[in-house]
Amino acid sequence: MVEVRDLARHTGEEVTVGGWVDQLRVHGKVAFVVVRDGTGYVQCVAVKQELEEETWEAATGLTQETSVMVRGEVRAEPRAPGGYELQLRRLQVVGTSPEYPIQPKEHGVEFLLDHRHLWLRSSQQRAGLRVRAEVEQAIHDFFYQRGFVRLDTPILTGSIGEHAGTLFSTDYFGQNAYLAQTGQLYVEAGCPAFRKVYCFGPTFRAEKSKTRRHLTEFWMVEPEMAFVDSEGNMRLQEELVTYLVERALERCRPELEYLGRDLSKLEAVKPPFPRISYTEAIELLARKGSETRWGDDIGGADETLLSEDSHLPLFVYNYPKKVKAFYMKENPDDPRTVLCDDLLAPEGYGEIIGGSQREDDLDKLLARIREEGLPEEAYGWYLDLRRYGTFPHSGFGLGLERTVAWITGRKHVRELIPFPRLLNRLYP
RNA sequence: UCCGGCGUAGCUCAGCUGGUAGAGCAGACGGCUGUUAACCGUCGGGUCGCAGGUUCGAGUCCUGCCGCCGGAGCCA
Repeated sequence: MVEVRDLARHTGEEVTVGGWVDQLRVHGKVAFVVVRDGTGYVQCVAVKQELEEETWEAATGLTQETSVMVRGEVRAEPRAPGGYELQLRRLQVVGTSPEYPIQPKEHGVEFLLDHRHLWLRSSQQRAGLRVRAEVEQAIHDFFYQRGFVRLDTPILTGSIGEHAGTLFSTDYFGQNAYLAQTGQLYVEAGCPAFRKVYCFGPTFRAEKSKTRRHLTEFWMVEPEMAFVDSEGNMRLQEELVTYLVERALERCRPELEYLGRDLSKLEAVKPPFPRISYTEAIELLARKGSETRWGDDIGGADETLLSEDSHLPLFVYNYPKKVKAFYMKENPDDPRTVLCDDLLAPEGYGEIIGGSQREDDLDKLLARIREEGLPEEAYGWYLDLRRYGTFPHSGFGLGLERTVAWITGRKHVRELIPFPRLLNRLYP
């Protein structure tokens, strides 16, 4: 059996292809069966007078998504999509498919999500998920090339995280356990062992958000580096995002073109990315007519206002302490703020990275935990990292689905994860 | 939780100031030797989201509920 992507190399040979019927067009005494095998599409031509009656009947009775093994000669044919076609000799139906629900036409979102297990087979979904897989591989390659050690962090955790109100809880042999919102606190523990580490896996947020940028389960890559400050942190973010875009352009160009992505906007993504401080951002927003004042968090509409002037991602750094997480390091030049950054994707895709230098002073960290009313006992081991050889360190989290939504130009993050978990959706 | 929008055939939708249900696609059958979401013909297919109310009469108007979508808050 051969794969459709290799058909050109088998021109003139008789081969077998296994796949699923994408489309059937019958014209009396000739029929066209388009088969998808997961690597591509091939048009099979069935001519009545060349086939046994049984084969002709089977071919013209095929329905959408029937699985088949087709055998025939590979021919170069300019009229065929892809330039090659199969002159059908033999056909074996492997599994029938009566009344396949998804048609080659527009469908509503709810219907498609109800049929996500089948929707995966369609071309746009295949293209988007292929880009996701490439970006995931690129993430591992990027960190591996730079000497980072991958440190897998737990998904089941005690009550530790950023915001207790948005944790999913479950029973753990009589104790409360929570699904991890972040692996960050754990990768911090990995730094003294390996200096530069990262984790990459699913994270869970029980936020009741119903927007195109939110999932309750999403994938995040979180590097953490010892002896790196906020400035070095932003430089690595810039390099990573640039690399991910380059890899997608290099290895997923057909997919991006199929999705109608404006590639010139991606090709323009080169460092350095523009940077403004939170305070400058507030001033700029005021000039653009926003009501947001110093001390407020920057919302979605404001992010779009800030990023509209450039096709490059934009860093906004050093936010007020009170709108950011407890573990971020106080800015020595302005103690009202912390050494952190958000990276806003262009074209309204919003925040794709949140990063910071971490508070390495035990007393300051303890004070922040108490200020926020967090359960001090749960952070005992985390505080140990400041008791035993504390060190300056920084890291960030990049949201995979938001990043891939931006790179592919898809509107909603739910299409860039195979089985999205949304506010009201746990199936399929 | 709040604000806005939408629920009619398997799917996508039309259905006017209330008068008793329609199209395309999908399915079944027939026709056609080069189609590209082929085309042409025939047929089957409905608790108009649910429950009340107004009315001689409700898919259409009113109330409540349910579901979905987008946004806010929160975040990646």
